[in-house]
Amino acid sequence: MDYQFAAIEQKWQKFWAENHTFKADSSSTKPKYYVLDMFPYPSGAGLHVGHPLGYIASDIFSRYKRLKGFNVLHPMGYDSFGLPAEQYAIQTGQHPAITTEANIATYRRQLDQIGFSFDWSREVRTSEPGYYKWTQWIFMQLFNSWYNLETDKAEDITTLIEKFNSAGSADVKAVCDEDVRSFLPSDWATFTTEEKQVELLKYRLTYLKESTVNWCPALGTVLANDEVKDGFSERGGYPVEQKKMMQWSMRISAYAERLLQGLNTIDWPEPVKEMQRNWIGKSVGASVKFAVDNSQLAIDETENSKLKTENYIEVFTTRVDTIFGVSFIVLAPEHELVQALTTETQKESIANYIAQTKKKSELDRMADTKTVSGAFTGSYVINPVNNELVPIWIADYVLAGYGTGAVMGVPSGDQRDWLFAKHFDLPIIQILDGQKDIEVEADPTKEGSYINSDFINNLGYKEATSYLNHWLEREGVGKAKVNYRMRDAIFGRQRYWGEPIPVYFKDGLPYLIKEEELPLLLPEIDKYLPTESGEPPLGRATDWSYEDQYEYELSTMPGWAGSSWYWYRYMDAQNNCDFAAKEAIAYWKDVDLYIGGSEHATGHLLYSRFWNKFLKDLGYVNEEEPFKKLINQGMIVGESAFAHSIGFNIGEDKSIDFLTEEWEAFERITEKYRFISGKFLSYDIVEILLKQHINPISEKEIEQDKKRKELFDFYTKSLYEELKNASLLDKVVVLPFINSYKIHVPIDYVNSKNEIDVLSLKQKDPRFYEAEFISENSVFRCSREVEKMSKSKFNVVNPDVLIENYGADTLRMYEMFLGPLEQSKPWNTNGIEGVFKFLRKFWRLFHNEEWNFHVEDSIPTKAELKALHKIIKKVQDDVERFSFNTSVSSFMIAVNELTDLKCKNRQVLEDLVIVLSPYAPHICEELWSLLGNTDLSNTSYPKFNPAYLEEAEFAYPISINGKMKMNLSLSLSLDEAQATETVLANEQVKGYLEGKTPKKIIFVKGKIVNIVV
RNA sequence: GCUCGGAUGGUGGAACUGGUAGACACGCAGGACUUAAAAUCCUGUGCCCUCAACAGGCGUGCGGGUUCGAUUCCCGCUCCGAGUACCA
Repeated sequence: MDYQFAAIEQKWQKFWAENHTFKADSSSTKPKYYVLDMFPYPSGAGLHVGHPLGYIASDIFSRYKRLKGFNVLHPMGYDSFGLPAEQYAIQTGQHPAITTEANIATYRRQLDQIGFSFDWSREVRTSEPGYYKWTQWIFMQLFNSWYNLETDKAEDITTLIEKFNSAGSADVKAVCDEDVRSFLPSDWATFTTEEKQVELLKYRLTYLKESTVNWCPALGTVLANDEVKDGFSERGGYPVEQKKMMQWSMRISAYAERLLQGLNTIDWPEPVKEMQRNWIGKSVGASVKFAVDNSQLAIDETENSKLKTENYIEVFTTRVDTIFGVSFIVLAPEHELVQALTTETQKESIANYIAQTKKKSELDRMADTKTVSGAFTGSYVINPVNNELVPIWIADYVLAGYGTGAVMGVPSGDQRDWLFAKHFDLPIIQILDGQKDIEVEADPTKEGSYINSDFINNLGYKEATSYLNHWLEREGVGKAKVNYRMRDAIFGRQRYWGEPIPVYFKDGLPYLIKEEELPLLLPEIDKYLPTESGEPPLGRATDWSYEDQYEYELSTMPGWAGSSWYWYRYMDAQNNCDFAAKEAIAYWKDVDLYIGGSEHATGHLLYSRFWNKFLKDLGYVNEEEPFKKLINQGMIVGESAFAHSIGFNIGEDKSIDFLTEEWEAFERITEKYRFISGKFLSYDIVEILLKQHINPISEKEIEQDKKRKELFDFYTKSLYEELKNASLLDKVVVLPFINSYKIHVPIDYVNSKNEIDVLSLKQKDPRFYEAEFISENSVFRCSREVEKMSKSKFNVVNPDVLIENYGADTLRMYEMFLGPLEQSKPWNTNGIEGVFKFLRKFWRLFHNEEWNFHVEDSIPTKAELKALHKIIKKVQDDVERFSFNTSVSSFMIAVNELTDLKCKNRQVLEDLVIVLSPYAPHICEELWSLLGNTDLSNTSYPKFNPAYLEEAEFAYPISINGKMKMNLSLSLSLDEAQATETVLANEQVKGYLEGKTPKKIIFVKGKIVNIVV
């Protein structure tokens, strides 16, 4: 029988499901291998051809590892909490759980028909109570933990309480809020329960913090940063304002250093690691306190309590060695001391400046990095190293959120400071003899020795830095300090479709519910909108309170909560007593291979590492890093198609006055022809119209311009007629440019030659019912552009159609054949025929002319064994380095070779089936069973024997001066002297040498002969 | 601006440690089979010169360098993509 892919694929998918072929065993003696895909959010649109790319790669890898004797865990699940389902619920009133369920069903159907070897018995869904119970449980562990800097790990909060009991706050070295209190053990004993809770909250790894959110009053909701564009909501365009709210935060900053160091131990793509490094943003430097000079300042006794107790400005610098070059201090306009530091005379200019910066949107502030702006407060600090007075300025180039929100200005060494100093005429002090041209720009060099720097004069960079750090610390005015850019992560969302936070409030303080009360179920509500008073949707739930009296936390967890630990749940997905059993975690340990998109580089992948480290600190898991190896699959982008329409511009002759009716006619015609709607031009015409040569030189260009002129005249004919009828012809000029407009055309109506099936399009797409399509010959062309696949761009390719036409095995191989896994590429089906033909050819190897199954039990020939072992080696090399596209080509070569050899040998073909089976599992299972075998998935990968590839001779390329001229077959047993002798004796070689004597002969055994003359 | 990728025929791509550039596939052209079409099979296919063959020249974004030999290594640039953004 011919290759009946549909029947074969259904048969084996059913077989795998019924026999639980891919169920992973958590107590095997085989070595484990954990292959994980980033689980999808089940969107309503279903899978498009881009989604399975990574899944196919990981599936090939899993199946290959299984053949290589590993116990493979390869699970799949759904990240099923999320915004789109909630948005849909708001629009339709449909409960998100119902749409989510339906979407998951579609995903599952689509995934199943591609033939993945997932162990579905371990499926997880983050929105299932049985799953989010454990997400809530982890939240509780975080709430009950603090970060001890002495042990450098998280500990149970009870160890902190013990320290408070025995020694007060003095001994505690913790990552905590800035406003923690200092107290003695005796004080702690007198604290009320509430006071104790308030204090402990400042240490907990998840805690309440006042944060600003994007509040949109019109939508009555909080928006994420990417839902806000230029101060307006992306949806609807309503104004968005900054609102302060108490929000749950995660003290991820406690793990900054470990998250940074851990990157050196994992095999991840360098760009992802680099992004995480930047995100963490470690800088090593010093913090320095500059005492405020009070003599200039009339301190208001009532207002400036902070300035009274801490009479200094603290700055962070990475170049403490330049401290003698400080000629000003700059505070962020939002700095808390700005008001107190402003002298009477400067009040107005400071107020103006702050008002001005507030007006500037975030975007302006980022884009506008060239203009220097700032204002002088009128007061001064004293530089601790030389007691000189230094003016205090404010400027918006200093960010309130980084470091201390204050910098020391060293114009000779920092270009931004230099620009600031030049602009406001502040001194530029040279501090290193190595600095050059500091009148032209700053020179940040560290070379040379210090000058103008008192006690560090003549020292070099390293000595000076270390000396100053010690000096500052001894004087009590500063110390060496490491600063991180990474901020604590906000953990609350004012949304419905997420995990409820297992917290209730008593007297305004948060308390955890009891562990045995988990899961805290998501309550039913009438509408998925905020309450009238602006509370999150959970505020609508009725009869929803803790012990019938305490209000629950109303925000839910963010999207990343459920995905920050899911790989552990797969290890033991059905467990009701633990998030996963200790034994399962001990066996599976960590993820050996993780495949997913690079868009999760700093979100999911950073939070997951954080939670993993935390769980390890508490002893629940064993590995410091969760994902040993990471691969980013490239995006498959779509090729959008566009139909073009055009328009013309008319210019008026300014010297002539129009009559009123002429004006009206002019405006009417202008409007009509500016964009000719409903008329589309084939792209080949548009192309000619758009290309005009300013200075046509070549004959070709002149010819093109002539053609363009003809077309232009033709299409402006009716325009001229209308102008003539309105007697406007002499008073206006038709500009020789055309306006080009384009509109997305669904790619289903476009063939590979970019021709649009106009008839079908006009019938099926309402946007084109009335449209007119103009082309020179009966073909209408569109233009193409590569864009992200999305419904709105009409460029989505659904795998269902391809599977129907070619089968899953072809789809799997074709997606791999497209190119390297990590590269992003546009989707087109141009080559899919070739892959399908290959599978048919492969099928035919096992069949005779009449399509009857036929193999022979003969002794394989040398050539057959060579072809086989070449592919055995190639595939194992390729798969181990994730180069899946190259093995597809090699399979084609192997099948071509064996076809040419008329190979019908059972032994050879059997091994070939095993080697191909990770790529095209259905056809291989079928042939495997036709060969009389069972259990292909648990057989072994054939052993490579290099002996079959050994050759006695090699056709050496002979090059002269590095240029390849000819091939010469030589025995591989020849040594250099023998080989060169034979080569030089060859008549053809002599011909190339033209009697010249070779200067030198390069001979590389098995590679090349190069003759230098 | 900074960081990280990338650039090879008409197209997707191959060449793994510096050793025959363009494997494999698509497309295209020609041919066989067929009343015809589809399907299938065969042949050719980087560009240029040449009627053609032989031979030759040019060719991996551009300009240089190292080397017997460079798509591969080094220096300088152009363009495209991604990330990031005044980080003190």
